[in-house]
Amino acid sequence: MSVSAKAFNALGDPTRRFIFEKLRDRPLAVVDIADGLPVSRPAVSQHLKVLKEAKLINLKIVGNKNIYEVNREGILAMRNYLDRFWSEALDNFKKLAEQTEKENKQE
Amino acid sequence: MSVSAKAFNALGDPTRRFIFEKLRDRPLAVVDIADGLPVSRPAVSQHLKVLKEAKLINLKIVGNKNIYEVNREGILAMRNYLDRFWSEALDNFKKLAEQTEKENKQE
DNA sequence: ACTTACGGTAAGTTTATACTTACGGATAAA
DNA sequence: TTTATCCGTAAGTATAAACTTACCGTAAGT
Repeated sequence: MSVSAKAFNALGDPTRRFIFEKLRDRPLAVVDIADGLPVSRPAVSQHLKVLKEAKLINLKIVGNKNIYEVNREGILAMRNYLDRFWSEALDNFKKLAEQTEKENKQE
Repeated sequence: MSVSAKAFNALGDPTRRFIFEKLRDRPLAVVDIADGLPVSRPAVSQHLKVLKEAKLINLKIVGNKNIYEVNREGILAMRNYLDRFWSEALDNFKKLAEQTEKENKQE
């Protein structure tokens, strides 16, 4: 599974998007991330694992605290996927247009 | 629910990503999209509905055929979300750094 | 040393969602 | 004007994934 696929999957869940956006403001320890969320702390841990494997966040262990912060890598992977997707779609669109034009002249 | 949230949710599913990428090559009717996929045609219809509501594809009805094609709007919504996300994360990072510096001088 | 705070993982439950079959309406072909 | 093709929706099922409680190890305070 590619990084971008993992990232899309990770951000597909609203709770994970919420956590991700919380970390946009500042790096936070797990308890602080869980604070205010309507789910248990272990649930948050599981979400963090998914976000981390998608390279959307990374971990810094400081003493007994696990500090998570946003990671650009996953963001870039998605961005690149989208940019490439659209440029390829445009290319294909042009090719199809040319082909259709040829077929029309033949008739 | 915002367009970008819907789009992330839509591309979170591997079958929908597959369909989306199939439509990148060319616009296709529903039967042609379903052809080769390991799921039933109604399942494909349901996926198409989700992708359509996320503005990732749109529909052109031609006779009795429903032709789906990629739509840039959903793609742009995600791209904008990611770009803004990262620039805001950078801003916050700078502010935090300045604040930390001040606190260090005070001590 | 003891106690408290932090947080990951395991195991099981619940809920969401992806899927199926069955159906019906609309257009196109015979 | 039948008959076939196309495809959306409804209803129910099956599966995935989000969640819970319980537990344990580690680090930090007392």
